[in-house]
Amino acid sequence: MSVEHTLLAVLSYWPSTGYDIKSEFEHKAASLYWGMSYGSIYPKLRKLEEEGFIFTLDQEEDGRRKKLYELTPKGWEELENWLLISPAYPVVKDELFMKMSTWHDDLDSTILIGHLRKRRGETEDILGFVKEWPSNGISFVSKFSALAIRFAEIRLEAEIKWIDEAIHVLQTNDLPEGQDLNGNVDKILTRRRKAIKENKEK
Amino acid sequence: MSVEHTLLAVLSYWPSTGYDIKSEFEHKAASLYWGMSYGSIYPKLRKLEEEGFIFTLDQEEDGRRKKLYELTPKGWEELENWLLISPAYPVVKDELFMKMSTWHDDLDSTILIGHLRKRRGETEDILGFVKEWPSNGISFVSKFSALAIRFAEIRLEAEIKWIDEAIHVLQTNDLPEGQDLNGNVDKILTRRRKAIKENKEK
DNA sequence: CGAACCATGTAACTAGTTACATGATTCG
DNA sequence: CGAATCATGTAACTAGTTACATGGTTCG
Repeated sequence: MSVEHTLLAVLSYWPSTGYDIKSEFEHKAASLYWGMSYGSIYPKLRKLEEEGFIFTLDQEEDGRRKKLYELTPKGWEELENWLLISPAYPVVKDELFMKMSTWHDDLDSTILIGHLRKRRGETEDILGFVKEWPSNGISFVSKFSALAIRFAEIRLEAEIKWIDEAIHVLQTNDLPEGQDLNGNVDKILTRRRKAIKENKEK
Repeated sequence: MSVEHTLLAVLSYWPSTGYDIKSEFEHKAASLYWGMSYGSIYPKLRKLEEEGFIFTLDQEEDGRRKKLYELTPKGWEELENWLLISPAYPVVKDELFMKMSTWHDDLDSTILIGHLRKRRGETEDILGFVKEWPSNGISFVSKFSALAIRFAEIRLEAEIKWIDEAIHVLQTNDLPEGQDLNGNVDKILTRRRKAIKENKEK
């Protein structure tokens, strides 16, 4: 897996401690990178050191011991070989998508609208951060990063546009037509109602 | 985790076997749902049955034994309680984003363009499938599903638009400005070149 | 009649999280 | 002076994949 490569990538920006890496991911995890816990960062850093991809620059700064990790020549090489191979297709795990697909007319659609509104807020927050990012006066953003961030921006904006559209069609009950060749919508409602009735009788 | 809930969700459409569930996810995994292997489906189904959320309808069809699973009243209840709680913010793991953010001028940008082109092709394929989906003459698509699928469509279209833009700016070397307050771009290239030089001398 | 598909399942492994332990420093 | 932050680390657990074993059926 490429968690190791992600660590090498972060270390390529500048030598960092395990703690730094975690913080770096904390705010960037915003729909772009993925998070990592200490429980996987520290053991992985040690493993990468044992294998000769990184080495430690022990530091005693204000009495605070810290282990800065830096890439070895072998580490640079490994990182760049990874950069050259074609990236895997992204994995998206979106519960909202799953829940919406499973929704039916016996459920209160205002709940679903609530989910959408909450998502809109979260997405808006991240979008705000992403828009500031390349000119926030603190972060390092290379021109390539800036291009990648632009992608995040476009994606988030598209999401907000869709959410607004979705809330609107749910409120006006103007949902798109689906495809129901076997009368599944009815079958589902029947199966559900029967199961619930059984439950009540019990 | 909500893998269990995802299984309940799929079973709510119609009673299915473990094999059916896997196939269902195979083609829908297209950037919308997430995949699952037999190694996690079968043990999970058994667990759900033990806990009383689903039950088996044993079938002997053409000498082929199969175990159809169906939701119990408790299963319907559990599913719907899950539908009502606010969905977690989606997790996206996109290596392309990571690789682009780590790119620098000592690497051949035509490789990165290659990555983008490949991604464009894959996304285009999925988009083709997604567009057909609600009217392909086979799939069951409720009106709520149709709305969710519309989201996938918008997202994929936005991605393609961005890829074209990105390829263009890379080819014309017209990348957006970043933010480099500490001369990091230079520092990175210096660290890298030094490491590579060390390696050659060895 | 063999390849592809339908169908179920497990053992060994890989990956990762959660929660805790520890201890120093900084800041309101 | 206590809370927040900096900093490292581990043990127990949860989740999930890969690869294999098994055996029947359908279709070219």
